[in-house]
Amino acid sequence: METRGRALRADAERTVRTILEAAERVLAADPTATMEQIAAAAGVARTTVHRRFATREALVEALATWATERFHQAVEAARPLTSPPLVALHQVTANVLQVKIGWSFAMSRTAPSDPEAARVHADVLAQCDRLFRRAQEAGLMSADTDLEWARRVYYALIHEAAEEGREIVDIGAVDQLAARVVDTLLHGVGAPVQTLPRRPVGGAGSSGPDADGHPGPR
Amino acid sequence: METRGRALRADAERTVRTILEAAERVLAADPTATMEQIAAAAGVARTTVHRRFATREALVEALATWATERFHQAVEAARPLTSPPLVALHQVTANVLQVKIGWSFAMSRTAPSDPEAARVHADVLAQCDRLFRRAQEAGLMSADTDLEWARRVYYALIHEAAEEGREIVDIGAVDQLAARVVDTLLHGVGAPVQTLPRRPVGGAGSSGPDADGHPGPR
DNA sequence: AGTAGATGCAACATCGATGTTGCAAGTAAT
DNA sequence: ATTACTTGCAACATCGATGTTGCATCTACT
Repeated sequence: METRGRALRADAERTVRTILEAAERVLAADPTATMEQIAAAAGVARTTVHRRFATREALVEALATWATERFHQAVEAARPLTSPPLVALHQVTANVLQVKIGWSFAMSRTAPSDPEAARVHADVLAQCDRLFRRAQEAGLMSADTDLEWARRVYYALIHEAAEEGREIVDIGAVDQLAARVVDTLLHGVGAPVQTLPRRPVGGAGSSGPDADGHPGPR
Repeated sequence: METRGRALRADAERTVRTILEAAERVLAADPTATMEQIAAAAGVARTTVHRRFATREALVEALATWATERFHQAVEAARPLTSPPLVALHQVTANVLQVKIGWSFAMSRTAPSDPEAARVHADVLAQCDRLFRRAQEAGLMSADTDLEWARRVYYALIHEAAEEGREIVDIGAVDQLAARVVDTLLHGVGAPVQTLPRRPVGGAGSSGPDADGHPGPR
């Protein structure tokens, strides 16, 4: 039931880390898991958890804050503001994936009531925006691309890739995932657009892909 | 505390629908919302909710089942097996979006312990797969596209679009969202690939986009 | 070695959510 | 109009999760 006494002893510090890691694992599997389960997973008594984190809420918040730091570092380490857009894109993606895979629960909680976390997320958002703008200037994205939508798609793809990477432990596979995310973000999963598709293959009299209009009736 | 007596009276039937709709609204906003809150939102007493749905779990399952039906209908109605791929893609997307926007919570619960719901989802998955195959044959997707990944991306994009469409009530906007999803799925948010990008714009000595290799170190 | 801190354990207190029951009053159906 | 179903209300029972306390034992730090 203490929140901030003073410096913790070495073993206590270790216990805190152990609890946080256990909490991540357990809560990722079941967000409604009980303190009891978390304590068990951490190999400590339930009372010890309460000693370190006054309330369940405090524990989750600590988890979120902890993950947010990693997240921020992951983005910063990619230097998305200075390296060439495509490189930065890949780098950021890989780094963030790494974090999201290991801290999926914590990352799923945009720490409410934590102004620091909010600041970080806003900051990252801004950096993402700037990166995309640079991507536009570099001709990677066309000038009329909706950056808001692009960002959402980007986030969604990262989330999806992280999900897929859940069961993967192999490092290096992360780079492959990142490559796929970036490629998909920029070019989708479709075939490259032929400028003049004269009679595709043959077969059912399908109406050829009409630019971008709405195809059928309702 | 009844599960299946026999035919309900007309007003009771209405009450059930009212409760389900209220549950959807409330639970979408807060998945941990209490029966009390749901009852309040439905404008009935808490005991009435319990009269119609024995347990909380039963209510959620009913919700999921209900939404699953809508979902299945939405997919079927698009005739994804017979209409030309691009048309089907748009149609399916629009229909599913419509459902996901209105039943986000229910749709987020792949009804566990409900074999029927599982069957539906598996069925939809299969149809999605077949549709993508046809898209490949039609040249919409290249032959070496990973259909598993394509499906995940597709689902993720729909999810994202539904999220964005949450605050939108306007029908017709759904078609625009669908168009954007399909376009993004196939072509991403990047600029169309120029076959020979001679010196993009100028500026920082950025290493030009190198095909698909991993850019940096690490 | 001595001390302050840390942990486990058992026991207790609280609280909110869930689920139940009985009854009076209202409403659909024949 | 009569009947059977439905609802609201109030009260009760249960249960699990959370949070607390005291004490004995153990461990890190000086």
